[in-house]
Amino acid sequence: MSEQQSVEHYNNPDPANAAKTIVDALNKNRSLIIVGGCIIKYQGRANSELGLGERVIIIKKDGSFLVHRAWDSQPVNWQPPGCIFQTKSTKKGVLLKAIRKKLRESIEILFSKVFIILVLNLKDEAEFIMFGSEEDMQRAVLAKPELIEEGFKPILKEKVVVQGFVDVYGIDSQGRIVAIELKRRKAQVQDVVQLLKYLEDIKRKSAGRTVRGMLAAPDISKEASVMIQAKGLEFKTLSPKTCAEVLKLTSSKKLTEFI
Amino acid sequence: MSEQQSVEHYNNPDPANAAKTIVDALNKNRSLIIVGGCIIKYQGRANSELGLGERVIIIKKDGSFLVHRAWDSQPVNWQPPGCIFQTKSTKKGVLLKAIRKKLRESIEILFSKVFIILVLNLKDEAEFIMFGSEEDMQRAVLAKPELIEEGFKPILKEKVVVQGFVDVYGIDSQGRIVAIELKRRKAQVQDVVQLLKYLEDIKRKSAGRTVRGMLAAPDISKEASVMIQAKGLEFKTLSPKTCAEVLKLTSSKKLTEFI
DNA sequence: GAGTGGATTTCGCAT
DNA sequence: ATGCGAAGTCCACTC
Repeated sequence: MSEQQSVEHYNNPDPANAAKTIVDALNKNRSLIIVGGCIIKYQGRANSELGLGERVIIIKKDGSFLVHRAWDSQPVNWQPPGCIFQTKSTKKGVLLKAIRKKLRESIEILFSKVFIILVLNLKDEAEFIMFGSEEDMQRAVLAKPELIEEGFKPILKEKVVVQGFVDVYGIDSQGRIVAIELKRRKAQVQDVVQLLKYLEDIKRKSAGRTVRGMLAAPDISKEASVMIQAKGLEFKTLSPKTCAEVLKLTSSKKLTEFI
Repeated sequence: MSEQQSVEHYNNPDPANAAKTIVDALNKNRSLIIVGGCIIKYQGRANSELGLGERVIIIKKDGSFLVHRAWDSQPVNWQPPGCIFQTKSTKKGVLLKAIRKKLRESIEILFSKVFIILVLNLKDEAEFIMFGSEEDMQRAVLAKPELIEEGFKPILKEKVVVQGFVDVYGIDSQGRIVAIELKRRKAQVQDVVQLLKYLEDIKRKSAGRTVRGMLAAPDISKEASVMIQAKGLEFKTLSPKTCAEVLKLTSSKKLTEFI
């Protein structure tokens, strides 16, 4: 049955058939890929225009909308999930409008030529598993505090301070408070500034006690390093990969080899 | 000639033909869309796994790589431009590997079923024109300083301070220095913090002179507003739309109506 | 709904 | 190359 197939394709449809195919697909809650020559106008938070050229348009069943050109990993125009679509065949070609009510945004595409339409009914129940996020680093440090240093004892994760959070907060072997800012990428000046802001608040609330401020990241930029020194903070090398290794031993997440 | 067409499609290819089609397309510097059932593994800055399911894979001729599921406007896996690809047909299906040398990253896809392959030769020379970016706001303020206030005279755009830039820097009608941070969206606490950091530097270098710090944005969050008050700064309502209107009168960018 | 911070951010620009 | 901030950022989460 055609209804059950994952992919149906319509080659070189005329405007009327193209419009009908698109409308039918959207009514059946299918996703769509349209390849054709078109002009595009976006109006909303910003505005954009793109003259005639051949592009790939993707409409997903959650109302996401993407326009891709032949280059760049980023779409040239897009809308997040939740769009409503209007389609009609006109003298000039197929007009497709993606409307986002909430933000009063719209993208209008006028196809002068449609090469192919794919109507997709993708079956995909698999769970996406990711390792090595900043959250994973935090879990790793809590599970194995010696990743920071011997004798470190985390107290709470995400201790609330004015504006934002400290990623890890604890006590070192000498009883001093340690506030740790974790980054999964090379630490930059902005990250030091953030840590300083948190420390200011912590010190105010822990009057008298010694507070160590620590930035833990796989690497640090030269400027950030200078600032760390100048402000009497500390840097600890800690990579997402190391943390992932630790979690592999303690977590239920599993890396299966398939190749 | 098939070589000249913008789109060629290959329906339900067997693994050997699918692999050959992909390799040939990449050799000819074509872009590709592959729809099929697959499992995916990513290893690099982070790691991810995705079990069997039907997805859309896009390979662009600049070496960009995207994996889209049936929902979400964001790809589930991707690589920016510059990937190298390896393809082979195995007993288990078609294996496609996207490798990014610089960051030692790779995505491996094993297709157990390929529904369709589109080989794309998209012709697209059009220029993308955008209005209403923060840069446009800056140009508008420079072109029409009274958008900030009567008597304001811009001196520099992007005045360099320690770490970063002030978007607009000038003198008000009373001869005081005005440092302006522009935002195209609702201003937040972080933006006030940034402005404060800049002001600190400017004041140090302009000893004695009065320096006004101003945040110009279409709106401001309550928290940011409180901070503005507390720190003796100013907020000026200024929307990208207003700026775009100003630029329409002065710039060569043109909004053509096509619908 | 508003506010905040992370992201495999990506991208562009300046040093 | 490195560093840094913007982005139509998007997204998830908290309040």
